[in-house]
Amino acid sequence: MLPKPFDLIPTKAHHPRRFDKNGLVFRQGGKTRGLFFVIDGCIELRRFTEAGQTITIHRARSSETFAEASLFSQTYHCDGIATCESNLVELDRSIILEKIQNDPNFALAIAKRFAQQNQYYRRKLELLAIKSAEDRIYTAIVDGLFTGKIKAFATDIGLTHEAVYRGLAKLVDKSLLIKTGRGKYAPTTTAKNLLLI
Amino acid sequence: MLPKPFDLIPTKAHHPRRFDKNGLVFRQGGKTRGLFFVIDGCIELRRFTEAGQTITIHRARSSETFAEASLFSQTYHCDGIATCESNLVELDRSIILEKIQNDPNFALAIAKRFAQQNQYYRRKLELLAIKSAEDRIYTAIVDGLFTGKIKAFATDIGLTHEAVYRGLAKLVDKSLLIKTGRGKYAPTTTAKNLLLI
DNA sequence: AATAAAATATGATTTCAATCATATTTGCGA
DNA sequence: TCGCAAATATGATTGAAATCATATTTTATT
Repeated sequence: MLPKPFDLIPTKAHHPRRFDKNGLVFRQGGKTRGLFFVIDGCIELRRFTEAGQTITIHRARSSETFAEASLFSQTYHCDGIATCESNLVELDRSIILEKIQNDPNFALAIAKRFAQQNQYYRRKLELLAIKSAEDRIYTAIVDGLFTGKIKAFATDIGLTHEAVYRGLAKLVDKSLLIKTGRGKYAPTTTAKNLLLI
Repeated sequence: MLPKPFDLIPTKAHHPRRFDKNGLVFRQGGKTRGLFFVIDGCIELRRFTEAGQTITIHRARSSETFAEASLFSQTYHCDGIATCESNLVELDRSIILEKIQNDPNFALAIAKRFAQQNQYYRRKLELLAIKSAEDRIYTAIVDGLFTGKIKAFATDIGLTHEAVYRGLAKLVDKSLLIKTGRGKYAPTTTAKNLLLI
């Protein structure tokens, strides 16, 4: 259930936590107890700046972990707030830190997880740097980011669903994509040849 | 010179590498030898998809590391290409993997680095999700991302420099920022009070 | 000190995605 | 299976950032 390597953490270090909408998971400045896995729900991490503004620095959703960096800090650097009813698993900081130091396999596995997350985020940043909706949609599809529904896909790549529907239609026009069904699109092999001209 | 914890890697595992423009650092499918630190230059990571398209999945620049995830893979999953003359340090994969397993401090430190990088990328993704140029600029400044020149800042936050100049001017108009000099801006404390109204 | 190059800044215009609107299809629960 | 909600899809309009242009100031170079 928990993603690797957190499945290796003994059950005594798992703490199920339930939060109502607007529930406070942790507070900026509060002593760090651990990182979290989202079973379901949505958590916003918000930081208060010296000048007094609130900025959202991350949104965690189902099956994601958050507050990993709190492992290496005495206090949380932001507020964690449930924006809807949420079920989390809290994972003990001290036990994870201990395992990183004393369990070589765990150390490798957690480094692997973090490194791959990094890779994913860098890829996403590169994608969002593409200004043109059409190019962004095409790159995202080619990169395998279009799996579920179009609306979710649209949000994921930072466009409105209308823009994505239109972009998809244009890409089909240009035969870079083929429509394999309602709401289903795939890159054509034609695309390959076009690029070689 | 190398960022923590790579400064702990013995010098025999550092390999200085110089690449001309368009030089191939590594090839997709090639056996992984290590990760890289960019002393100076610019490296693009490009992946070739089954359908034959090339997509850029990351751009690494001076004082950044790249290909960390290759530590946990037998082969590189993308091409690494120098887009300008570049000086790198290659860090031996096997020695890093060995240290993660046998040096608890190193294991902790590399997990810390990766976790904090993740935090930074998530923050950046959240920033780029802000559509309005004005809001994005303001949030970025409040988040401490505006340090150097405006042009670099503009690129960093995914806007043209013109849009940033205009946004800054508007934010000054609204007294959310004060212009402390040519090309210098800072959040006002007035901003705090405005938010409380 | 003179000149060139880069950064800052703002104006005019264009472009393209957001927004608003609406129709159709699909899937789901009563 | 009927009805309703959500997803897909496209049209019309708006708005905001990109683009193109140009002036000024600063910094770097000779």
